[in-house]
Amino acid sequence: MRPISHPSIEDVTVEGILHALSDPVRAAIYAQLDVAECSQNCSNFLEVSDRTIPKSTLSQHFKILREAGLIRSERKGVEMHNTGRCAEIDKRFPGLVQSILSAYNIQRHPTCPTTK
Amino acid sequence: MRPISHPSIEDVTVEGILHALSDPVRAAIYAQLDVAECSQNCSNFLEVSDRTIPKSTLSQHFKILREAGLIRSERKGVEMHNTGRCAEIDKRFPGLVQSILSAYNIQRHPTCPTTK
DNA sequence: TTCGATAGTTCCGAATTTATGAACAATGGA
DNA sequence: TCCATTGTTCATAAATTCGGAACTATCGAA
Repeated sequence: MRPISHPSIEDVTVEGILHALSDPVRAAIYAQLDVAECSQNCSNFLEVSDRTIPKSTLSQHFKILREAGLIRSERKGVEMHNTGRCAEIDKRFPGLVQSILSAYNIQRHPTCPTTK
Repeated sequence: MRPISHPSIEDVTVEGILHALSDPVRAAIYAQLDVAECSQNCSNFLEVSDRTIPKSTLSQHFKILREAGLIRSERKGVEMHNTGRCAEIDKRFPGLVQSILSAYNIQRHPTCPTTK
């Protein structure tokens, strides 16, 4: 099983972010991560917006979010802990993710550093 | 040949816009349309960012931009005239397209109604 | 240790989407 | 009527996505 890796922030691209968030399931996952105060494991998302997502599919979704640079995943024991790379991304592309979440009608958590 | 149609503004979705603009060629096309003062025909885009795009592919790209609600295409004689649906989109999803273009490092034309 | 349970990943075949050359359609001008 | 120009549609190959089944990693209990 290959080790998890994350792109460095300068390798994050606009097209990668847009592609990752153009899927409603991934957008919902990202939103919930970004909205939440603390990291969450993948299994929290087996049910997303009234749909049951098979775990292999879920794993792919997390991979795409990770490779787009939107989230960071760390193994903690048997689980993965996922967190949004909120501040980094906002520094690289100011306002981008914020406006996407607003368009999706999602409120970030007040503690998120880029929440206005 | 089926007639061209455009989604009404309330049928435009965030995922559609993100998907359409997550392709760098389409983003470049849309940007140039949005940046330009006046409408442009498709053949202006056979060369985009140093790549030659086959015209069947180009036609598909325009179709996707059109169906996402980002542009409007009208036949004028033998050509199509394409314009950005700039103001409408910005009213529906304030700031969204603007922040995407900024992230891509593109300046809109000063006459574009949503340019700040 | 060894076993089992839990959480995710990987593999692979089916389904969907995308790319592009070739044929076609629509329009205007000679 | 014929031809040139612009763009669409069709057909097929290539790439991507979905999801079940098998696999891996880790922890805790016996």
